[in-house]
Amino acid sequence: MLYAGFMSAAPPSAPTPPEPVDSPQLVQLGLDADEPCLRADAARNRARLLEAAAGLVAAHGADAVTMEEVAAAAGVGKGTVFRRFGDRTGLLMALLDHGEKKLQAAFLSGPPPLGPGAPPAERLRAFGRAALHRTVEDLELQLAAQPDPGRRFTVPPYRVRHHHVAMLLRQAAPDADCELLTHTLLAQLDPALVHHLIHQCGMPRQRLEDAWTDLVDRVTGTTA
Amino acid sequence: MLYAGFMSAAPPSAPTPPEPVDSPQLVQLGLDADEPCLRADAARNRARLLEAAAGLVAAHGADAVTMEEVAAAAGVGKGTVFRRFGDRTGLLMALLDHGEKKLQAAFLSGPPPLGPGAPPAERLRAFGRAALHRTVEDLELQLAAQPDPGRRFTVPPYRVRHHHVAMLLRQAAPDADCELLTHTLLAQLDPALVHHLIHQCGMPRQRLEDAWTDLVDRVTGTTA
DNA sequence: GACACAATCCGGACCGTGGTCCGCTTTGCA
DNA sequence: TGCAAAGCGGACCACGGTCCGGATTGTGTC
Repeated sequence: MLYAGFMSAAPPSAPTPPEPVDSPQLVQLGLDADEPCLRADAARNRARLLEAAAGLVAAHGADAVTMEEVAAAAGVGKGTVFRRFGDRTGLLMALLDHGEKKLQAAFLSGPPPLGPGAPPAERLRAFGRAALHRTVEDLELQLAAQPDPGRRFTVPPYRVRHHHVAMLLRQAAPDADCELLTHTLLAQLDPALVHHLIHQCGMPRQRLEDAWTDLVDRVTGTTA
Repeated sequence: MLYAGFMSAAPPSAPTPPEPVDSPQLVQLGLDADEPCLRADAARNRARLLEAAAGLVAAHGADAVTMEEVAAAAGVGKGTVFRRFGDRTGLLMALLDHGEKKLQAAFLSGPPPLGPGAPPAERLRAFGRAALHRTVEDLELQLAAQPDPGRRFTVPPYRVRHHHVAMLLRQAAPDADCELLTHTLLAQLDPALVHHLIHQCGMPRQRLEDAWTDLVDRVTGTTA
């Protein structure tokens, strides 16, 4: 089963490797195994780093954790962290990979209404609920892992979500500019917004879910 | 006439000054003159800094400009920059202040359909066009000025836009959760998204405008 | 198996930049 | 003219990110 992890195979890797294509659509989205035959020591260090990072984040909060601390806690040099994960965002995203994979599996090939089998508007509603749930469960980390504004929409997880929602939207609202409308829908699930609404405005999560449902209804013209 | 500049009176100012209230609604939104009786030297340095910053940004691009460079070009110490503008984002936002003020004036008290007098759905459509236009005209700076994810929704210009759109939406779509729906609409005008669509996906600006119009139609149930 | 060699990876010294701090100067008011 | 408040500025710090000489790994050869 193919997933879209947070990492590309090798972050600062060779400039345009041959890139063997299987399923063009999926490969283009960045869907690939996320540990492409690493050398033994590299793999070991990668694991150590993830473990150390997870521990530190759990202990002191995501944005109180320093790259140098992580390296030290893993018994590894600072350079190793950056070679493996590219940058701070990359490391944090790697920490979120598991959860994201699970969500992807659920809406790509899980049971309805999230997975295939239910009508598109229904799947859209389910997608919002699931994504929201996932976002809330480790909001803080998700916030800290946000890439700089220029790359928000280029990062694999976002592209996968976009691809999926756009597909559903094309069925549920054929006369709309689905490419664009999808960005708008996804904006309501943006970790930064969710954090703002819940932790700064004190909204209950249920209200966000209701708003999503309502938004889907309005946009597709359907009603649950 | 009252505006909501990018800066609060004094960024890292006293912890909760008395804050004299006039029009609670507006003050709460951060609407106030943006140069609150600065001392002579301070005002002079502020002006110098803005001028220097504008020059450097125009010359070398927004994100190639260093705070130290700006300070040097203004013939001023680094500390002065930060005291006056809080942080890098603050300085960049100050550079955008003029344009933002003009937009605010236009939709708060300008002629219809942007200003008061036109039906709400119409004003919404006009707002999108105007905001999009403004965003595009110095996208790069707008991108560089984006605050960190946690504050995107707390910054005065966003709050003013939100307040305005929410008000229109309450009239045009009374049965919706306007508070939330507004965030969703505004997301389509987000500089980061606009930049992505135009410069990375190569979409023409017209398409963004059309999408906004369509979105307003769907959300309010009206048609132009 | 032993060996040699190339590709890969390691790690910590190093750099640039955003942001802070505090002793000194300027300002404006009485 | 004196004096408090406001402002100034550059030394200083922390942290993200880079770089390159040296160590590890794995593979082809005998």
